[in-house]
Amino acid sequence: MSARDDLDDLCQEKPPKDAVRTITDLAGIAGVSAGTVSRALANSSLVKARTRERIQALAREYGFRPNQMASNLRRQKTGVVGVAIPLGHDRHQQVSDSFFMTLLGHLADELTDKGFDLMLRRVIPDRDEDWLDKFIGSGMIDGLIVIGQSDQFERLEDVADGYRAMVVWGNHREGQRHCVVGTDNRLGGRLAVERLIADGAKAIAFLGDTGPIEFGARFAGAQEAAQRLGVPIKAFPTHLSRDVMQGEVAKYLPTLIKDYDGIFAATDTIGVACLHQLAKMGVSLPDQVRLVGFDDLPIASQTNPPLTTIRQDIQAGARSMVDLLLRRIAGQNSESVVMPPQLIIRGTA
Amino acid sequence: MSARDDLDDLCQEKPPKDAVRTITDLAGIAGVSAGTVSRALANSSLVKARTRERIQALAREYGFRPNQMASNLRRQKTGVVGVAIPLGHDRHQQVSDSFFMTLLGHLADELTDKGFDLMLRRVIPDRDEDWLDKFIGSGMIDGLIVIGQSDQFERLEDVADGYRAMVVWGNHREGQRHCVVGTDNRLGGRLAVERLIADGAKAIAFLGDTGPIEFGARFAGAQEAAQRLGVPIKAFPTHLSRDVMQGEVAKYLPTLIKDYDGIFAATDTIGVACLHQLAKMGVSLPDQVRLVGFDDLPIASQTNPPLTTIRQDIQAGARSMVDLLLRRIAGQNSESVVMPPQLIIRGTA
DNA sequence: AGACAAAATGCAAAGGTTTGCAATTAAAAA
DNA sequence: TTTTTAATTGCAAACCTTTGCATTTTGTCT
Repeated sequence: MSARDDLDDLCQEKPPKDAVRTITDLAGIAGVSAGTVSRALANSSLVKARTRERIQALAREYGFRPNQMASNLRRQKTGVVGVAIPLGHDRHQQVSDSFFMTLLGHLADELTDKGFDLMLRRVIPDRDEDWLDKFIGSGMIDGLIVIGQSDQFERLEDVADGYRAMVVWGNHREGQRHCVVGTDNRLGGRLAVERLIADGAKAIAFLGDTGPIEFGARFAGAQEAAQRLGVPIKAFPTHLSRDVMQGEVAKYLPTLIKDYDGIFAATDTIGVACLHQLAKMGVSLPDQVRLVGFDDLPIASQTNPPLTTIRQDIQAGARSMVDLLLRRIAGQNSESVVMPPQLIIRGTA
Repeated sequence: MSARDDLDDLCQEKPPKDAVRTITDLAGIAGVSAGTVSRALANSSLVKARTRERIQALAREYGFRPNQMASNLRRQKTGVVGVAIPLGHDRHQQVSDSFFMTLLGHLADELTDKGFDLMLRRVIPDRDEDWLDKFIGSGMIDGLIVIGQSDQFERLEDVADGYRAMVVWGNHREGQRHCVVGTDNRLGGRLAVERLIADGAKAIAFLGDTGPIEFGARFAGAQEAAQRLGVPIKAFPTHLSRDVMQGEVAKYLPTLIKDYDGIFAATDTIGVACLHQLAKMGVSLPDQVRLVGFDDLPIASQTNPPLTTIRQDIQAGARSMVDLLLRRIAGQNSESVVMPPQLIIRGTA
């Protein structure tokens, strides 16, 4: 190659604007091979520091970024974690908006920290039996977080053996096969009822849907404590969709308070709805009726009177889920995590 | 090929379990070419109905699903829409949790309906200048929805010409280049203040951060109306992070109510915080002080008294955003949509 | 039965990156 | 300078589907 050619080369290196779409294009401009560019952009120590910087500078200059899909295909990874939120029957949420939002926020932060992206999917199991396999088999995610077991315990169990990279927020049951992170709901239920009774309740109403496993466990714990202490307890099915819930609460409470003087709300959102309804009815708390919620959502401390509740440490939960999941993605195993609930005494019991 | 071979073939077709990972594997089993399998699984009418069904049945039997990443690479599409939520300085949210959650839910539903997945990213512009280019250039998304302009108006404008498949939730400014869907915040602000004044307010306090464009416009509209009607108005910077907000409200109100008898809260969440603080202070609404919020979040109708507010139709907004985005992904152009706000009179003004 | 059109299938070339291995260059040792 | 070793770089295969075009099969009409 003559000096003239060299010169030509130098001159011809006019940036053809954004015509540099592939790693090979950039390699041409930089005068190296595609492999070297790939390594340089990955900051591999295999390529000499000076060339590396030169290539990275060129990439910046041309606004070049390697095609993710090709990269994904080659590496057989996506750097994406799926987050599925199963909405039960009729789209009545299984986890309350607030709770979900808080958890999702923490999950997003944790995942971002670890360099993962988050793909969100709302699924309606009743309408699409195959949701889990579809999501997993989509090939778009390296791992899956499921928020809330809803009524999908069996399906989750079925899949757990074949697909390791899955962590579920929910309730832990002895000997279950899918990895779960959550609060000891049963214990939480017990704490709630013990508090209600300690505060003078003689008969307890549980407001919540006992179908979803988490809520079922809360009720089970509540029953256990009530029975042990010789206090009657009864469940009043209450859904989480705000409109529905309000109607149900408005329907139950007027007659309910004649027979029950202690209310255990399966969720703070339900608890708040009760609070409003009771205020409307002119019932005073905690004298006439005692009320305990569950979750310790931010709103619990803002009501008037502030809501006594059972606290779940959502941030710690999110962190655990991500840790466990990443470990599983890396091929290691990981056990479930059950976090202790905590009774937060405020103004309603 | 002899009859014996045929027989052998038939017998050898023992499912090697899940050893069928590629379309070619399945093609081998089905005795057709890879191309045919690809078309069959895509339900292409190019392949005979009978073979199509046979292949689909085999796919089900072996639990085979074509590799998405390869598919994406080949088709140069992902079927994924990015949703970015810019968190302003210090992670104080720019859009309130509730609002965001509602919008996100509707977006997820709409996108799912149209066959798209949703990739969620929280970004902190102050910490990462390059967030927009990164997300767009990631090659993982076909289009981008940005929730809230935050203080990123210029960056959005810069990018809008080069990247068409982007729709932003926020405020519309005359002649802007990026496609936006949102409420006429200025008009909303005007309506709020007009109502406050009509209800007897003599001096108006705006509680909210005027930095984010949407809020700035609300304040601008409020100012305009106040000025026109000869009523003084002043802004009190209030953030959206719940803890911070509560502190600020608690700090402002005691002195504030000496000089102001009308409060325009930039957000229902702020409005609710005011409501609680006022209740705590024993101030009665709407006699001593009038209060108008913004958004008409579900909680607005649940407070006591229920909150008078300016309604944004979030579901319609979500639908518009998705429609516009899909049109843009398809290469067509689409104009911004500005929705009219609606005054909802309840108990606080 | 033959000619022709239509339907169904096969072939092979992208699509863009990563990475093991081989080849080259630079540095160190002799 | 010549060898030997280490540091860089290049080559080409592999990742798996999709799709335009060519080829074969099937069906229809004289």
